[in-house]
Amino acid sequence: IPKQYNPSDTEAKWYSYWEEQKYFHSKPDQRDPFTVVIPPPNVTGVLHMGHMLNNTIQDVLVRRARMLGKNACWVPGTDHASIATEAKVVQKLRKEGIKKSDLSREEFMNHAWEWTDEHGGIILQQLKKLGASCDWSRTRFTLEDDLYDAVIDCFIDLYDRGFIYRGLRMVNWDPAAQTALSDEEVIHKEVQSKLYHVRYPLKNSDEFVVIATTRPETILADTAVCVHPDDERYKHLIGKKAIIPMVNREAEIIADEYVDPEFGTGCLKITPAHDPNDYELGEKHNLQIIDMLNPDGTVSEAAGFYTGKDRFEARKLIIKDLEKLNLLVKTEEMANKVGYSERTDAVIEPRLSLQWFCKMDELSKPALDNVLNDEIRFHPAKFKNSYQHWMENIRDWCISRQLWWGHRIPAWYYGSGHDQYVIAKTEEEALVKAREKSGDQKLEAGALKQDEDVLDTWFSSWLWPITVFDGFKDPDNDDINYYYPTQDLVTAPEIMFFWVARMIMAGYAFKGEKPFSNVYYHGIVRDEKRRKMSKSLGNSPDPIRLMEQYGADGTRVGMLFASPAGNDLLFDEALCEQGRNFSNKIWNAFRFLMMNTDSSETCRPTLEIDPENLADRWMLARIRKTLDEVEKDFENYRLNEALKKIYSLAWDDFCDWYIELCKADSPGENIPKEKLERAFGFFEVLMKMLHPFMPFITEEIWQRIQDRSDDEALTISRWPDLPGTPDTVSVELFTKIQHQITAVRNIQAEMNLSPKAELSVFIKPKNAEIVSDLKSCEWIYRKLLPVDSITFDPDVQKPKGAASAVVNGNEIYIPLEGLIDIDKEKERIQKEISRTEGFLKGVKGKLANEKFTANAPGDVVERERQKKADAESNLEKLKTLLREFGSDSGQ
RNA sequence: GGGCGCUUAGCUCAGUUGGUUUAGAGCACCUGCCUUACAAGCAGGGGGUCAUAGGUUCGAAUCCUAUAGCGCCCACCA
Repeated sequence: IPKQYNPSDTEAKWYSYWEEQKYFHSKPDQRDPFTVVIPPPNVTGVLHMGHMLNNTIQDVLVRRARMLGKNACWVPGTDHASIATEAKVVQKLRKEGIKKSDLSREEFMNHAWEWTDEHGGIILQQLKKLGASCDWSRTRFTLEDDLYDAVIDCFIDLYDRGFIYRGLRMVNWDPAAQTALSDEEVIHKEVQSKLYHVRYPLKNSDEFVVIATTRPETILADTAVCVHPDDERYKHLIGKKAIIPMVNREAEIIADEYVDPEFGTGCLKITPAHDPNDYELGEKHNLQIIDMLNPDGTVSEAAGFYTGKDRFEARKLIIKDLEKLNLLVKTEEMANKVGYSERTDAVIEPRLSLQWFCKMDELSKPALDNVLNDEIRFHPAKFKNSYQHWMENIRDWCISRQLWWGHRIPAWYYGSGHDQYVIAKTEEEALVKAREKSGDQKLEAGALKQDEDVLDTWFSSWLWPITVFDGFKDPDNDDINYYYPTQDLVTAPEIMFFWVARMIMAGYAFKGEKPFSNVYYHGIVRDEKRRKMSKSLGNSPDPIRLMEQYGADGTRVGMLFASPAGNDLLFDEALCEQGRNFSNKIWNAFRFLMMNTDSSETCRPTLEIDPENLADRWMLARIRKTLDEVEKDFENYRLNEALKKIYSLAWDDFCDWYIELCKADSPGENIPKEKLERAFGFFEVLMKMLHPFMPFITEEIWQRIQDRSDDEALTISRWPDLPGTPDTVSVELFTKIQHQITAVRNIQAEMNLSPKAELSVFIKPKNAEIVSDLKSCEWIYRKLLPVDSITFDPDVQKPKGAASAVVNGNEIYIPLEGLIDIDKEKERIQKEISRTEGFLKGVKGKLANEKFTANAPGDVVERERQKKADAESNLEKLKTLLREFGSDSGQ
């Protein structure tokens, strides 16, 4: 067995074993299901640190559930990621000199599928490296045929129920991708911009009004000027005409309370086609609408100037021209919020266009209620607040996108009129419906034109928990009935609105039931400087490299250590190093036990402890207690706490104390078989407890401890169940002994004694009852300290020239005649005296407070009295020690 | 502009319904050790007036209020 654990020797081996044995396969049976659907990564994406954290957490939950005897089913898959993937394909084609606009829809789709086939699924292979225990036979893709159909069925169903409509609305337009976006896809950023004050002359007058604007190019599409009706400065102008600069169009000066007289000049220009507020005002006041932008963000002919120039170029030009015309009054700096496209980072332009929308008011109601009443629980619960706020202010969802890669909207037009369309799954159906709607029985198939747009990518992923079980294709199948609703959803808060909220809406809309019971929100992975890890910053380590360097187990542990629910993870490679070191620690504990194993005999790990052996009783109690605590941590989704407790149990308790006490009396000698079997018994429990967190190394060790048949793999073993309560008496006694041993080691270190120097140790217990307990544990002291002789005696006198300590009221003397540094020893004791005095002062103060003794619960007061008595007794002993030293040194 | 959250050791964070030693862990740091598993280790150690100011309480890191700083989410003020 090598001295260092080498993950690359084991990880691939065990993953393929698990797969071959179909341990992760699930089918409905009598057991309780534990279902998790993966947040589907982009089909052409590569694994990043966010995926690592997300999937590690899911795997821990799923593996633990599997070990608890649940029918664990983790469904993997990928998302076609409409706009993101299309952007990648467009970019790739551009590099090859092909423009999207030169391709037909079919040609483009062929390229996109080619790209998907080439890159798709890489990320799923990478998840296997991480150890993700998904049921791969259930892998789905949002754009595969069945799911495509489901999305269309869903659209038609919602349309029939009146939730989907088509309308001319002001939408967020991404000029780079040339598509509409939903509100959620727009990111508002504060930027430093300029506020231009522009003079608008009045018709037949020398007067003028000054208007402040941040987007002067839109002046070209102005169709009115607006002031507040009560604004004394402008009251007399209402109803008059202003002349729009450059274009010299007449525009009426209207009044509306929307205008804030305090802002700018209190005089607002109205551009109904390019601002949502202006659009509303335009509707209200019946204003003309002039659309001056092309889909690509360049100025259209309708503007009359700068045609073909980009809007930002036009902005510069118009400022120059206004200056020339002496119409630019001044330019102010101001902080302004500008919307950017989440995908392309292009500045969003509000644009009037005909789009498909999904009504949200009714769908959102059960989705809100059932989160507020904890039917669906959020972890941590604080995210309920922002969820509620969003749900209560939700607006209709723009679901159409001017893209090709996605689910094409099943609307068929038989004429150019706004309502000359039908909704149908196929052209044949559409034809029937169109003939009916139009009354024209002679309508031919060729006359129908399908809508060119596709659906928002989230319009397919909001159905994910349903479609992965074919809940649309076959609404009453065994899978959907058994696995739905799912148990846990693990995701990042950033997609709460995009995805989580909408899945909940879809769950109630199509299944009449929640899609999952718990949502665990983990944080964002950031670097040491708190910057979000991203490809563009280049601050994200390659997960594959991490796993190769530290092992998948080490990497998993490192990430989980630092990521409490809802908090961001400040990633540092040192965390993975710690995880790797822990792997190695476990490996060496295993190695040590194996080195003591006599290969000629079979070793049978057991949990039948030796009742005479305090170490056994203590270790068993520690495991029991940790199991209880870990269970609570899992209930509260405190995975990092659970891991830390198991880590400490394995490293501190088992390795540093229990194993040390197992060691044979002299080198070269083997540990007695019975003792070894108990150590292995405990060790096996530890492997089980660690398995959800570190699946590979634990399986490797598990399989090496004994020969296991295929149905005995750790992955499918039962989580440890040790009924009974922890033996607190043993824990208490053992802890006392630990403190005493630490005190002796402290003396060794402070006195600069050689670690091998043999000691005579005198222990003076504070009361006689404990003597026999301690005496029976003499072997523990001898095992852990270089002891020549040890005496337990409540009446022992401190030997001359001895170093001493007081722990829990028990005194320890170590004669060190000639070796002892008297000043140092006095200093040590004096320090301890000061500490105790300080403590005593606090306790005394509390007890002197009559209100405390009168009002505090009896047990609290009693505890304080006990503390006081103990501290006083310790103090007395310490002072005596110091006095004795005084006389010693005087000799 | 609205909402939520955070501020505890040099760094990253625990501290779960206020009351077991004058607050814990990991990393980092200091000292001594290649001790019959592990130097990716062992043993020992130093380090915090729990952001600030008030308040509630017998008792506050923990509850309340204000202040400062930081972060996140939401929002159509030109």
